[in-house]
This record gives sequence, C-alpha cells and structure tokens, in this order.
Amino acid sequence: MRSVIQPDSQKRRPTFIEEARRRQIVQTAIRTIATRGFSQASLAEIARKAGISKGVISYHFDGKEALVEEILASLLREPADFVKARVDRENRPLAQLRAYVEANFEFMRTHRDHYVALVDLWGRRPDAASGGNRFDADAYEPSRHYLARILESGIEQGEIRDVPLRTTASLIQAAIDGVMLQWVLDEDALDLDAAISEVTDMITGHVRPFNSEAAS
Amino acid sequence: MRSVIQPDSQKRRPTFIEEARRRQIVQTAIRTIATRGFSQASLAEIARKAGISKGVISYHFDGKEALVEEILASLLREPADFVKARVDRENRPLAQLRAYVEANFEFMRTHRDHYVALVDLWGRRPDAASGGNRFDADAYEPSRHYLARILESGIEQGEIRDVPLRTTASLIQAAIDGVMLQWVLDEDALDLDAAISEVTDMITGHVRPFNSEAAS
Amino acid sequence: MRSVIQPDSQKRRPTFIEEARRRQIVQTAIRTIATRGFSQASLAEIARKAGISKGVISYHFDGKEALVEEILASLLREPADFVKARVDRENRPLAQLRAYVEANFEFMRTHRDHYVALVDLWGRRPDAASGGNRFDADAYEPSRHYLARILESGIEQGEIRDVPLRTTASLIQAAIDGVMLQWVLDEDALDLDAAISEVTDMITGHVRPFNSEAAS
Amino acid sequence: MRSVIQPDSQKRRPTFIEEARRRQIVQTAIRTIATRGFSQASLAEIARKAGISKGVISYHFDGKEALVEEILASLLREPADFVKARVDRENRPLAQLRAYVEANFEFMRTHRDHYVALVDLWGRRPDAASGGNRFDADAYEPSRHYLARILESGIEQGEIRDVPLRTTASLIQAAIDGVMLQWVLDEDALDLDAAISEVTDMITGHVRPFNSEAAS
DNA sequence: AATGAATGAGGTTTCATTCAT
DNA sequence: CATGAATGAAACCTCATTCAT
Repeated sequence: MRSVIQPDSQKRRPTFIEEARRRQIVQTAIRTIATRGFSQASLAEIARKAGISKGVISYHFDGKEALVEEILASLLREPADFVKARVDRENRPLAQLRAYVEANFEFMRTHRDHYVALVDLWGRRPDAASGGNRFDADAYEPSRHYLARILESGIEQGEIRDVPLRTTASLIQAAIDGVMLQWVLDEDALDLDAAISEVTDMITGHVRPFNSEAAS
Repeated sequence: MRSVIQPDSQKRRPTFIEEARRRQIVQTAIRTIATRGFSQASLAEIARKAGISKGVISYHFDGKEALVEEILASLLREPADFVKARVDRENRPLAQLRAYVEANFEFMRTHRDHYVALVDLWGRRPDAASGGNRFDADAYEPSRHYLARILESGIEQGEIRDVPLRTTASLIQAAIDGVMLQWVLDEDALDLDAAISEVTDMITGHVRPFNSEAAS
Repeated sequence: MRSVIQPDSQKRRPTFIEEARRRQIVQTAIRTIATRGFSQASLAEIARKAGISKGVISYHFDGKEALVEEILASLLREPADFVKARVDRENRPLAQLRAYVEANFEFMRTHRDHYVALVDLWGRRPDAASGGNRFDADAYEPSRHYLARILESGIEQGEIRDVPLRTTASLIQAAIDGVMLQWVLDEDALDLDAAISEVTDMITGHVRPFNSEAAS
Repeated sequence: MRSVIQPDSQKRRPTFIEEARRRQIVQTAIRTIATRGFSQASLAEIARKAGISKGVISYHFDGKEALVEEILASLLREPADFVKARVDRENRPLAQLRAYVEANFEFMRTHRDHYVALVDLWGRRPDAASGGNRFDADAYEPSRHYLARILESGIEQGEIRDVPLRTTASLIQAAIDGVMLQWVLDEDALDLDAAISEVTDMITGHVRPFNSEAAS
C-alpha cells in the first residue's frame, strides 16, 4: 500500500517539528491513559488534553493502533535507556546487577504515570487487521538478554554463582515487575523503599556464591 | 446503580438455574477475553460463543461493568481457593510457604486462559458512572495478608527469620506475578518448570534463618 | 471470517420482518441516491428518509458496501424480471425481441428513480477491502446471454438473419442503455416515445432477413 | 461561487505555466479516477500521483467541485475535437456520419482511461453549494446538435432518408455510448472491432433511403 | 508559487442497552 | 426467561480546505 520511492526503505525523513509533535502526542496519550484509563483515552480526549484538534493525531499517526505501538515503544525504551546509563557507570557485574534493580525502581518512582499506563496496556492484543504482531510477546526479551549478560560476566568473574542465565534473568525482572504492579494498583499498599531494599537483598542473596561471607 | 442498602435479604435469593447461567456467562466471557482480547469481547461476541442471545447477559448482569466485576472476582477467587486448600494440607509454615508458591504455579499451568484474561484486565479502571470503586486496588490485599500470617507463624516457630511481614509478603507475591506475566505474554519465552524451582529456592533462601544449614 | 455452522452454507434463514426491513432500506436508499446523488446518500440521510435510526442499517447490512451491492442487485433484477415476464408472453422470436425492447422502456418510464440511481452507481468500484468483486463487470452478461438466445432461436426459425449472436445482443442492449442515459441526464432533452419507436425500428430492421418485405 | 458577471476580462489572463499546471492536474486526476475510482480520488491522492503538494490544487482550482467540472469539460471536449477533425475530412453526409461513428470508437480505444473516468462521473450531481448547475444535463446537447446537422444535410442531398433529426441523432449517440459502457465495465466481454462494424452497419442501414441498393 | 501542518465537519461503524413480543 | 430488532452515543478515520512559512 505504501509506495516506497527511496531505495532505503525509509519512508521519509521526519521533520524536526513533526518529531516534536509526535513526542507531544505520545506523552499526552500516556498521561491520558494513566489518568483516565485506556478505555477512556479516545483520540478526542487525547487531543483535547494536548490542546490540538483530533485530526492532528490522525495526520501524524497512521491510525490509533500505530499510536499505541509508539506509546508502548516509548514506555519500554525510556526506562531501558535510563537503566542502561546507570548500569554503565559500574564496572563489576554484581554492582551492575544492583544498579539494574535500583535504577528500575528509581525510574519508576519518578515516572509512575508511565507504569500506570503500561499496566493498562499489558495484555492488549492488536486489532486483527494489524497482522498479529508479537510486540507484547517480545517486550521482555531485551531485558532478559541484558540481564543474562550481566549474570554471565558475573559468573566468569566469580562474583556470581553458577545460576541458569535465562531463568535467573526472568526471575529478577519478574520481582521488579511484580513489585511495580502492586505499587501501580495501589500506591499506598506498599512501602516502596522497603520493597526496593528487600528485593535487592533477595536477588543479590540468591546469586551470591555459597562461600561468600559478605552479605550486602 | 448498585443498591447496597439491603445487606443480603431483599434482593431475592438467586435460583440455582440462575446461578448456573451466571457462571456459564462468566466462564465464556473469560475464554472470550483470553482468546480475542478484551477489546473484542463485546457482549454480542460473548453471547455468540455461549450460544445464547445478547439479552440474556443484560438480564442476568446489571450492565457490562457488573459482568467485568464478577469476572475479576472469579479470576481472583478461584486460584485463591485452590491455593488455600493446598496450603491447608501443610502444618509447618515453611512448608506452607512453599505450598503457596507451588500451588500458584500449578493453578496457572492448568488455567492459562484465566491469567491471559487477567493481564488484559489489569489496570482497567471502571467507567466513571460506576462510582470509582477501588476493586483493583484491593485485589492483592488478601494475598498479602494471607502470606503475612504464614510468615508470622514461621517467625514465631523459628523456621523463618525476622523479615518485615508485609514487605516480604508483597515480594513473594511479586515474584509469582512477575513470572506469570512473562509466561502470559509469551508462553515459549520462559521455561516455567525451571522458573518455578528457581523462584521457590530464591524465596525460601531469602526467608531462611541465617544459621540454617539445610538448603532446599 | 464468517463461521458457517450449518452445512448448507446458508448463514441463517432471514425472518420475514427482517426481509421487509431490508427491502425498505434498499428502496429508500435508491430513492435517496436518485434524489440527492450517491455522494449525499449517507447512511444518516437514508435512515432519516426511512424514519429509522442509523444503527438499523448497520444492523441489517454488513456495512455500506453490502448495502450498495444489494441496491445494485435490486436495480438489475427488477427490470430483468419485468422484461422476462413480458417476453414470455410472446411465442415468436421477433416478437420476443420487440417485447424485450419495449418492456425495457416501459419499466424505465415507471421507474425513473431506479435508473437515475443506476447511472450514479455505474462505474463505481468497490472498496479495496471488499476483495475486488467483478460485480459491475458481470452486470450485463445475463442480458447479453438472454438476448443472444432469443436471436438464436430467431435465426433457427428464419425470422432473423444470421447475425453474430453476442455482438448483436450487446448492440441491442447498448441502444437501450444509451437512450436511457440521455433520458436520465435530462428528462426533457429526449422525446422518449419517439426514441422507443425509432430504436425498435432500427433494431428489428437490422436483424430482419434481407428478403423480408414486411417492414415493422 | 462562480462569478459570471464579467465576460472574460476581469479574471486575469492565465499564465502559460499556470495553464500547464492545470492541464497536468486534470490529466492526473482523470488517471487517478480511472485507476482507483472517484471515491478514492482524493485531492491528496491526486497530488501524490502528480508529484506535487495538495496546496497546489487548491491554489489553481477553486475547490474540488471546480476541478471536477474541468475534468468533465476535458472528457467531453477532447473526443469532440478529435471526432470533428475526422468528420471534417469528409464531404458527403453519409461518409461524415460513418466517420463520426468510427472516430468515436477510435478515440475510445486509445483513451480507455477517459471513458472509465467518465462512466464513474456520470450521474454525479454537484454539491448543493455549487448552485445546481445543469452540466450533465447539457453534456449531450452538442453531440445531438452536431449529428442532427449531418443528418439534415444528408436528407437534403438525398443520401439519407427523412428521419426525425433529433431523435435519430440521439439514437446514434446512444448506440455509441451503450457499446462504450459495456466495454468500460468489462474490457473482455465485448469484441470491440465486431461491435464497431455492426454498429456502423446498423446505423447506416437505418438511415439509408429505402430504395438504396448499396449496403455498406 | 508552493508547501504541508492543522482544522473540523461529516462519514461509517461498533456496541451497550432497552423493550415489545 | 429469552429473543433480537432497534436505538443512539461515541469512536475512529477521511478529506477538502485554510494558512503561516
């Protein structure tokens, strides 16, 4: 359907102003989903909140499905970038692991909206017309892979005992997400600081070599 | 919309056949949400799958919101009942804790549909007209409380070290939910058996008294 | 997409009342197209003219495209049935041919709306999603075939000279349609009675055997 | 909308380059209508096909309605000019009549796009705001008049029998249009060469004086 | 002259809900 | 109890048109 004139399969270089609009719309949409819920986040409502007309969204996004995909991409990419920067500050794998966990929670605390929206978007299946992409299915793969590599070098350096890489990576991410979920569903039901400290202890305790004496 | 004035009496005792219909509708709705997603689970679609007419649903439920609430109640109650029965078989707190974790995963494996639906429903906020119930917010409180009591007796009996009750309870539930989430989003991305074993180890390891020699 | 439960590929036997509604909607739609033009014949306008709500049309027809197809079918079937009945009264092929032409014009005169709508619908291409049916392409085939059979028996019986069947059939239909078109575009630009008589003469004269003395 | 007060002077003589742009837009629009149908021929699509921006069309045409009018004028004028040139080569009315018919078909064959677009535009009524012009209604008047004059001189010169002028003119045009219609709706359903020859025979046969012996 | 971002009206469609049968 | 035709609000989307650059 889309005629691609340029060889590079890039449909068009987006203008600076266009990119700004797209970001604005995505951010407003996230805020709207977080505030009123996805079911109430109609294009009209998003446009109203952004102070623009409905048509602008349709102009910049190829339908609501495309907007949602960009929202999801944003919700996954932003914390990932933040976490990666934090992890890169550390040299030793165990410190990186701890940084990974703590950075996740740090980002959470300053971006609760993002996670409220994310939980509302979890499990959403794209419309049939979209061709059944596996976006959601692949959402966690990068995290698992990234964690697995940290664990791997930790094992090589003897800081981490010989855990199964992928499973342990899944587990670490799972603990983070599970805490986040409870915090998102009810901000007051959970002492986030205590949970962070406890999760970090549990994880580092779990991967620490048996003969290690120094508890964190 | 919901009359909460009379505690139980006035609203007519539900017929047996009526209860059966309600259960049938709820189960079909769960299957529909799991299969096609909540956004495609219109009353018409649910009725079609159940082999009944749309009107029946409206007759038995006071609007779609009421149906969704019953679905959520069902999705939370059924695993809770199953888990409680498993826990009750055990006498000692540590064994109960282990039973809690394992029963959760056992129920998951045989009821994947329920969890696919649950993840799709997570974070959903009820329509404004419904009066802003805190259903989701309270969803995890029973689990946390139940776990906290197990931990508490474990501490009293010396099987479990002196962990913060609520935070640790949150943590245990979090690990379970986080693994479940990844498994729901992509059945093949996770070795569920390995994850179960690893989660159980991590949790029991985390709560075990420091001088305890017996690793699980 | 459509699940066909019953073996006979019939999706459901339409109720009498449902058929009545469908006919009402189709007739109203034709009148609307004839009066205001297809571009103004929105579902809202059709519903307004029919005194029903927009939703009723969507309820009975699977989208506007399906309504248009039924309209086209109706616009082609009704005159065809009428003409066939007139032709069947005659025994001899030449008389049948004359009846064919005259019945076409007789139906036209009493159903100008139908033809105004038809001309507006001519050349319309279905939406891409519809799968590119060749409805329009096949619209004239039945007429050509029907005429060709009349010509064929006329040739066998010596009433009609040895004309090429399909081409002559196309020609006869073409003359009828061409006159109709001018009459539809401007009712007053054409003396329809004179045109009917002249067309009939031209056609019968064209197919009459060379030695035939009797002019019509 | 259209100011018809000043006959020609006031509205600024169109630049050469401006005229070229208008022609380009009209031709692209015709191609677009022929290819995708009028309903898909949005200004955006036409502009895309022409390699220009939407604004250019609005700049050169006073709205889409004005563009359509120019398209229709073009679709009627071009074949008329072509046919007139062919007819002018002949001296005798009967030969002119034959040239008229044959030139029409010759132009058709080399400009199928034009006729596909024309059939899609037939019967279209202008938007209410435009003031209800009778463009379509008058579309055939020039042809009828032109043909009538040929017939008239043929009658005067004894080459053509005393047929009713306007009605016969209508009839001739009708046969041409009717054949064209079937060919437009399905290119393969009709042997155009055979149809041309048969139409020419029918028409010349119809207008030939009774005592004329020489059939074409 | 030309661009393309923005508008806003209007179209089709979906869907929870109602109600006569 | 059940049906399914009907409603009407609201959603997404398209598109002609405008206008600052």
